[in-house]
Amino acid sequence: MTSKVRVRFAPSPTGPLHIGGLRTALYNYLFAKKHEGDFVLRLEDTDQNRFVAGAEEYIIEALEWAGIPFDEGPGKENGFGPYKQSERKEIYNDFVKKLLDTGKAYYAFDTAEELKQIRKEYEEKGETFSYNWENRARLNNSLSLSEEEVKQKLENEEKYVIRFKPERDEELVLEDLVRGTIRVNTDAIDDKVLYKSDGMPTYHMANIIDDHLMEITHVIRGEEWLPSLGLHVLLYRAFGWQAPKFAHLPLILKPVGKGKLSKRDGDKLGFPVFPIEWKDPSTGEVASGYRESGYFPEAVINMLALLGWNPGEGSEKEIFSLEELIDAFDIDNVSKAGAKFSYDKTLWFQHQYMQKKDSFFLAEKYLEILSDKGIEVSIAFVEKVVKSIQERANFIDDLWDLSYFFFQAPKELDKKAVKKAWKKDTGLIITEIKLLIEEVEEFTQENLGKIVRDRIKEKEIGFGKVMMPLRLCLVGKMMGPDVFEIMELLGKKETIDRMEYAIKTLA
RNA sequence: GGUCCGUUCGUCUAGCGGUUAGGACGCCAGGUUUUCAUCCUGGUAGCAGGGGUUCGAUUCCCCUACGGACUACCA
Repeated sequence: MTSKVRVRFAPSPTGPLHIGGLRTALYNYLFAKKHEGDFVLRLEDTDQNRFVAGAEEYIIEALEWAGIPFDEGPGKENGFGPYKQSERKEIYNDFVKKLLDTGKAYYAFDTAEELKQIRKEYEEKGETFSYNWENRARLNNSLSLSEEEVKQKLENEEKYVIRFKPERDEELVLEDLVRGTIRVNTDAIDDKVLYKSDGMPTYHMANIIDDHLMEITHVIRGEEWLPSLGLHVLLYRAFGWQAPKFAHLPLILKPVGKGKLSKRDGDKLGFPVFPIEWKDPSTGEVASGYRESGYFPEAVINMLALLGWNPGEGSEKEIFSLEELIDAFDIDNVSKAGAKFSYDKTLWFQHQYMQKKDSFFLAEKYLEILSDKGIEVSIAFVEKVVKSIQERANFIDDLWDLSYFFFQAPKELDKKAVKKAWKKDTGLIITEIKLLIEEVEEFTQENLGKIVRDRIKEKEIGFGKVMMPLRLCLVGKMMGPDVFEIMELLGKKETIDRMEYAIKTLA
């Protein structure tokens, strides 16, 4: 009996989607999949003035990168299309007429300039103008004008908008899946424009009609829409339709300071706020994206999922695959308060996912980077290198910085390291160790370690006096994995060469 | 200003009348690594304030404070 769950993500293609939008999409996706429903993408492009080239493609690409593609939407028709509101213009006409006929909406001829002037006057008096039950009789509309006058104006093809006329002084009891019961008086709802003078519906209008026609069962959207919930419910009622269930998600706030995270915060604060890079078509400005910064989509999704939601039941699990998220997702566990975005935590998630990556997979990626640098090595060797340093990496791009010395001998020996590790007698000590190493048959980490350690103990030299210089010879500075592991991977000849080079240079 | 929403460590959060208020990130300390990083262990730190209700409030109600959203012929 219960109808199939259908949710929609309905962004306005006026620019790139930021991570707040991506999270809204994610929660919709999780909810849909959890209930074996459909995830619909609808583009709300009713404002022709705000068209931004490439924004539509960006949104689709971002969802795909994030691994949460829509089931239905532009290019994936399923009988409910078209999915771009600009292509649905005709559909809305009939519905507005219906509202007009039943007296639930009316024509208003006030120009934008006139209203702007009135607002200004009110503001000067310290008041706020609202086009509503209090004022509409005094304004220029089909409620204040005579039938004749209205007819005349329409015949003269005067510009007009169509406004909604909310019911008077009624206490609306609204239900929100995350916030519970919300009460608003209809008198607080103003006469919102439903139809603009350019013949396009406004968001409020198109949204309700499309959600109904597309059989959307749950509207999961950002908290910024909460104030219009009353209006929307009234609209459903005016049409005689059953309203879907609503869930208003908390906002994502700036990591520092006040207010919601904005598109400009990212590069100002040194981290991306967009899933994928965005190049502004008019200014040419480039805003960085998580994808280009080397983040794994799973990490970003995991981070976003936990920003405003938790698995509940006292669970302390933090790492979730998409499947696990679907399984655990429950709209009841979405938090009410806005959440400040944390870049540190995002990095931590990325690190966790980096550790989970298969070393062969990473080796393949790393091989490409090496190849670009003109370094030709076997995948087997690269995999060994990756295994030795993977745990310290956050990104694939970190691999080189952490392991370049496996592929090229140090060009110069770090001054500070030399000062710390290379004393007067070090040359002699290292020469002795070199001689010892040259005799090693099985050149393995284990063997080398045992032999060198035994010698150190035997001669009572002190570990620091051997280990640090050895590292300096092999790496060029004080970093990297275990010295003997490096030796094994480098092989006997390269190890000896590097030792001789250092001895010669620092003599 | 008006309407609506919110408020547990610095941050993300668990808690749904009785808990030593739990976890994670960050930070600090110790350990491992005789290197750097990772990692491990430990520590630091919180119920915004005031009234009720109750035998008992972080938890329920009210007020205040603070924060947020909205207040367009933008979504």
